[in-house]
Order: sequence, then C-alpha cells, then structure tokens
Amino acid sequence: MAERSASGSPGGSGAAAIGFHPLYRQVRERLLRRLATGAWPAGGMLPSEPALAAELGVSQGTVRKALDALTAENLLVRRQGRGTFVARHDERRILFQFFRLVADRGERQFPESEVLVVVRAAANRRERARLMLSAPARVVRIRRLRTLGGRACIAESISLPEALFPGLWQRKLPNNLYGLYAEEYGISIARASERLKAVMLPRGDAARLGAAPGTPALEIDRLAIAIDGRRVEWRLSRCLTAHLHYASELL
Amino acid sequence: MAERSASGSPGGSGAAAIGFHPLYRQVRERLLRRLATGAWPAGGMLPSEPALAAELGVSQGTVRKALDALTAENLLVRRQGRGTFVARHDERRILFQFFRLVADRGERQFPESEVLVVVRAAANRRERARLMLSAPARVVRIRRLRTLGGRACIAESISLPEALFPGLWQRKLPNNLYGLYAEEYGISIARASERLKAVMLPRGDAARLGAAPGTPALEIDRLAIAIDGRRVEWRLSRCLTAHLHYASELL
DNA sequence: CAGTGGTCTAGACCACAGG
DNA sequence: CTGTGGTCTAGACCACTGC
Repeated sequence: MAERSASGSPGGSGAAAIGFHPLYRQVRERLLRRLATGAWPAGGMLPSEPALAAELGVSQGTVRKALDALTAENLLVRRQGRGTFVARHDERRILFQFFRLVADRGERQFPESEVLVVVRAAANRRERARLMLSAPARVVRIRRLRTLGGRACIAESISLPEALFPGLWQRKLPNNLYGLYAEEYGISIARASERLKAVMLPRGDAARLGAAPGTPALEIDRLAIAIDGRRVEWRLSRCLTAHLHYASELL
Repeated sequence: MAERSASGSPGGSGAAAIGFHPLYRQVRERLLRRLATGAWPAGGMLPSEPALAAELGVSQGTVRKALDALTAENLLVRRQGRGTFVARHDERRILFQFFRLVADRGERQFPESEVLVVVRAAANRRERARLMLSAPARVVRIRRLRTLGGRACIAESISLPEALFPGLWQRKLPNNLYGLYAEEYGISIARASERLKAVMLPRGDAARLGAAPGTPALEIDRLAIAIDGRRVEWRLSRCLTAHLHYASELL
C-alpha cells in the first residue's frame, strides 16, 4: 500500500480532503473484501501479521488494528501461539451469536430441528419488503419445528431468495443452516437483526406445537445479513416461552 | 506504577506465576475503582492521557488501551479535541443502551412515565432471589405506567433494595430513574440483563393499560447491575406489542 | 526450538475543538 | 494558537502452541 488510495495520511504525506479514512480502516476493508470473496477457506489460517504487513506495505501495528476490528465483528478468530483464522459457523458460534433462547432452568443448548416442508414460490409482498427483492423474484420457503430439551417449542418459517441458493429446495437440510449457507453457497452470515413481539399462537402453529390456539407466543422476526451486506434470509419464529426465555444483554 | 502489583510484566522484569494480568488491565481496574468511588463527577473530564500516564508511571499507549476498554463498556466517552469524560445517564444513552422498544413505524423514542404507587415492604422471595438479598431485607416498590407516542403500552413494576436508596420512597420520581440513581445516590448502572417471555396480560395490568385481560404481552424481566457489580434494580415490564417491537441486534 | 499473537514503549505527526 | 484524542511506526520482549 505504497499509495494511499484516498484521503487520510497521518504519518505520511498527502492531504485530507473530505471524510477521513484511517489506514487501518482501509486495511480492514481490503481484508474484508478478500474474506467476502472466499480467498481463505472457512476455518483456514490467514498469513501472519508480519507477512500481511509486508504484503500491504503497512506496519504490523496497523495490520493488528484491522485484524482486531474484524475479530470484534466475529469474522475472524485469533488464538495466541496458533494464528488468525476465518470464523466458522459451527454450533458453538451460532449458539452464542445467533441463538438467544434459553431454558429457564438448565444450560444454554442448541435446538434440534425437524423440517416439515420445503417449497418454491413467488415472493410475497412481505418477503419482498424484508429481503429487498423486486417483484418477480422467487423464494425458497422452509417450515421447521424445533425442539429444546425434548420439548417442541419453536415453529419456524424461513424464506430465502432462490437466486442465491440454487438447488437448495431439493437438498437434505441440516440442523445448522448457516453452516450450510457458508459451506455450499459461500454465503457467510455476519449479523442479524431481530424484532420481537408477543402474539397469539395461530391455529397452524398451535397444532404443530401441540398447544392451544390463542396461547401467547414470542414472535421473532429475524433478518440475516451476509458479510457483504446482502439480505440473505428472513425467518419468522413463534416460540412457546412457558419454560424458555429470550436472553438479552444490555452492555 | 513503578511496582507491578501482581504478575505479568512484558517489557519489564519480574516473573508471571499463575494467571497473567497485562498492565493495561491493571490500569483499567485502577481507573474503574476510581470511577466507582465517584472520584470524578458524572460528566466531568478526566486528566489527559499524558497526565494519567505520568501519574501511573506507564506509557501513554497503555493508558490509551485502558481508556478504550472503559469506553467500550460505555463508562467513559471520548471526544477528539475535547477530552475523556465520565459517561452520564442522559436520555440519549438510556435510549440507545437500555431501551429496546421501538414503534413499528416511526422513530426511536423515549417513553413518558406516570408513577402509580410507591411502597416500602419486606422483600418477597422473588425479589430476594433476583437482587441477592438476605431474608429480612426491605425493598422500595414502584409501579409505573409508560406511554409511547401517546399510547399507554407498558406496565412496569420496579423493586430496589431500600438500603441502597434511603428516602427514595418519598421523593418525586423523574422519568429517567437511572439518572436519579447516579445523581442522588452515586450509583451508576453499567449494564443490565433481560429475560423475555410472552405471557397473557394479567387483570391488573390489563385494566391499567386499557386492554382486554388475556391479551398477549411481552414480559421483560430486567436486572440492572451497577459499575461495581452490585445488583441494584429489578424491573418487570409488561408491554403491549400491537404497534411496538423489541429490537435486538445480533452482532 | 521456531513461529504465532499479545503487550509495552517512545516518538512523530494528524484531526479536531475552543479560545 | 494550544491542548486534546487519534493514527502510524519501529522495535523489543512476553506468553502460548506445537514440533
């Protein structure tokens, strides 16, 4: 990086014009782009800090700041004495980053899943809005029933843009879908935003969960965003919270 | 800090025995202790980085790492060109750190509050468990009704250890309680953990909120923790989510 | 042992705020 | 203009891992 691509040059020459992008931010973005294109395999090891520094023409400290930022975003994992690795969507990560339902008494635990149906269809209005799809787009819909500690407690409906996941509809679906997206389609979910409401359990879900219709249920509306910012998955879950709760830490 | 208080001494002498505590961590803890004892007033400015470094006998870079850590924990606020300040519990901070209910359409907004009753009583079993109180402890209980965009949508019950808040029960209570705790009792809420469930709205809350009993409500059970780790407040809120949702970002 | 990330230091210069 | 935090560099040494 002998030439600063734009603006910002503490310790160097050049002049800042508008908006200051520090060097470590530029390094972060370069590494992020490489990550998004799958330059390193999931779980693979990145070059060492001195190697990256030499390659990018930047000091090791600057590389470190960029790597630390990506680590804070859960995209990398650093282990002293071992190296820096591409974060994987294993159950441990999912459990801590994406799954917030916990049994009232007992350990944090990953749920089992039973796929009920998989269909392809034209995206409806709500799917188009949530996934930012244009009118003629098609989606894959998955219905699942999820079990925690032997109790069926989550009825889940998942919508995916079919264009991003060709052939998904005829696959055998694993319990951990984010792992599948990463391994088979090169799509890495980086973050998600959820909206929670309390609703009356609709008839269909009530039957599936073996509960009375009208039982209060926690409705979780989740939009999952890929590492490159694309909206990848919309998920609507209805949860019986008699023996569960949704844990949220306000730090 | 000519003498390292214990263990860990990269770049120095001494030997690590068990458990390594880096220098910047020790600095963080010293500053944290000073913060907890109110050495600097809320909103006040800390000494500059070079000043702190000289005082603690540590390099500026090490002080910086400690200050950055405390900033990441929302205990400090740093502003380039101005200085480093003790974070205040103003409505802006509360809104972003502690209040997650958002109108489905419309801006993020701080709710209005109407205090219904304030009573003193012996802590019941649930309060003792949540607040870690021993059997004869007493609490102050507050009941509030909260309004968002003109709609009453939250019925709230708050329990506080009376020992921590003498005379609170006869005070006029502001909308922003955390600000009161900090200003009047020197107790700074640093973080909170919430457990969410979907429940049927009980008769009492239903009447207060003008809703039918049995309406589904989002129940938020929040425990607030002070900067020194004490459990300070237990809050149980029941929310009508017809036009609201609880927003949760999974980063 | 060699290689990795983690800590600490010292110094230079930049961006920003306010007098 | 001065003082603040923010960035960048270079180099030394420490802690951890695995051969």
